[in-house]
Amino acid sequence: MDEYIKPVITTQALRRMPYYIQQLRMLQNENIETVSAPKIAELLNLNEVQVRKDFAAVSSSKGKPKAGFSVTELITNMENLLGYNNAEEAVLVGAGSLAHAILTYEGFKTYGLKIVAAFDINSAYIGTEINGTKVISAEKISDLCRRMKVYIGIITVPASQAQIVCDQLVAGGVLAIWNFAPIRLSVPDHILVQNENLAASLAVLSKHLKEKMNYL
Amino acid sequence: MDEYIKPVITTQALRRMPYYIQQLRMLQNENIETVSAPKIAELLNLNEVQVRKDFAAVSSSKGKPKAGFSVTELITNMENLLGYNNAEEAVLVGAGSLAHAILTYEGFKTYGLKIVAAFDINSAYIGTEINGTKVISAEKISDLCRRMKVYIGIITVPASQAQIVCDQLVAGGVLAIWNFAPIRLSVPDHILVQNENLAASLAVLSKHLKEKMNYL
DNA sequence: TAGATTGTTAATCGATTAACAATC
DNA sequence: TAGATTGTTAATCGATTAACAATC
Repeated sequence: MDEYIKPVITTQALRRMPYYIQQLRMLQNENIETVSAPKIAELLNLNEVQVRKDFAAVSSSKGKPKAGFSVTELITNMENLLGYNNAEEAVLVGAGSLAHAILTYEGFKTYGLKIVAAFDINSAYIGTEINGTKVISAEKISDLCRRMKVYIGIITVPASQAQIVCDQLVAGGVLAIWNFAPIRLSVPDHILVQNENLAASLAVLSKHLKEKMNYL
Repeated sequence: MDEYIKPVITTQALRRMPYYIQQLRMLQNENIETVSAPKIAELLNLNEVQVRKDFAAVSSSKGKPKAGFSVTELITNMENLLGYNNAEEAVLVGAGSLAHAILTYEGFKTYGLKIVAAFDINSAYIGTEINGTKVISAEKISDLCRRMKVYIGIITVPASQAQIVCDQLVAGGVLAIWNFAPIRLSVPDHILVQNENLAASLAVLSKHLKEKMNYL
């Protein structure tokens, strides 16, 4: 008997999912019921085989030759995969301007992320609220994460503080860290770190630009 | 006669450069003059061959067996490569909270980026200043970019506005776009788009977390 | 039936890692 | 000299793209 082999969803495929969801929702609003991989590929400037493989990996039913895939089914499958429907709780450390931007951004709710507390060491911030989220003393990071069973930590402190904060989050039982500080964190093997390094992106941008300028 | 072949610096190597610079500066502050690739690899949790290749690709002189590379020379080489010393001018479109965070972040100056103007369509913002940067009517995007010879555009508007803004920037002669909106932009071939999509990163984060939770 | 589209295997590409000789 | 480290070639890995038969 052939066993059902769950298709592997690669990291890069996962990163494309939010784009698919967004595009599929637009089609859904136009009351379009089915869509083909080549059509989505064209709309998002992606390769059609890539889209087909991504859809095959997440779709609960097969695509139909000539017709394509069910729009609503794809949306449901992808949203379930990413947990858009049952939000995961997270804490944020560092109440600076980037934290403000993150806490003010309503989009995270639809992406399945609920920030339940913010921490800072600056006593001027402690006790205040940012868009409805309380700012708490950073001393309480480990304790609060453990008590509230929070498994996601967001780091928006300066580079010099990031490793300290990271250690506190890990001590509190956090399993996944979203790191906006421009350093590479040391963590135990079982902890996932997702780096969001603006300096890295900027490096790619300015190098490419420099090369282009040479032709002008 | 052998011709000198400029080593190719890959995109991923480029993204590691800011981490190297940061680490090397720390060593410089401790008055350490030379450093080996394995040492840097250990400090940054990277593979030692990878670091050696990255250093070989950017260093103006060869590393010395047993000793390693000159710290100050590596810093100079990398900073020149990324243009940290002669800042490139950029404009930012969308004066929301993310724009605030970007404009308030002093780090960009050291990364070689100088934001000379911000645009918005909301007349309540127009004429105000954010951390010393004037907010201008979005109607003037193309015109101002062309007159000021600005080649980098930063997009922080909502998804629904991003393509429109992108077209205006391209019309104004912008060659590189840093896109914070969660959509894939359509641009001519010669324009570079660097996407900074929080939803994509979050997708990776929550999927991995979900898998980990299954073992608890 | 003809043709658009799927699903899948093979080829290619880019990046990382392993292996090892050369050198100070 | 011995050993740490470099530089480089080969192997591996992950992801993308090309090719093509199967299907509605």
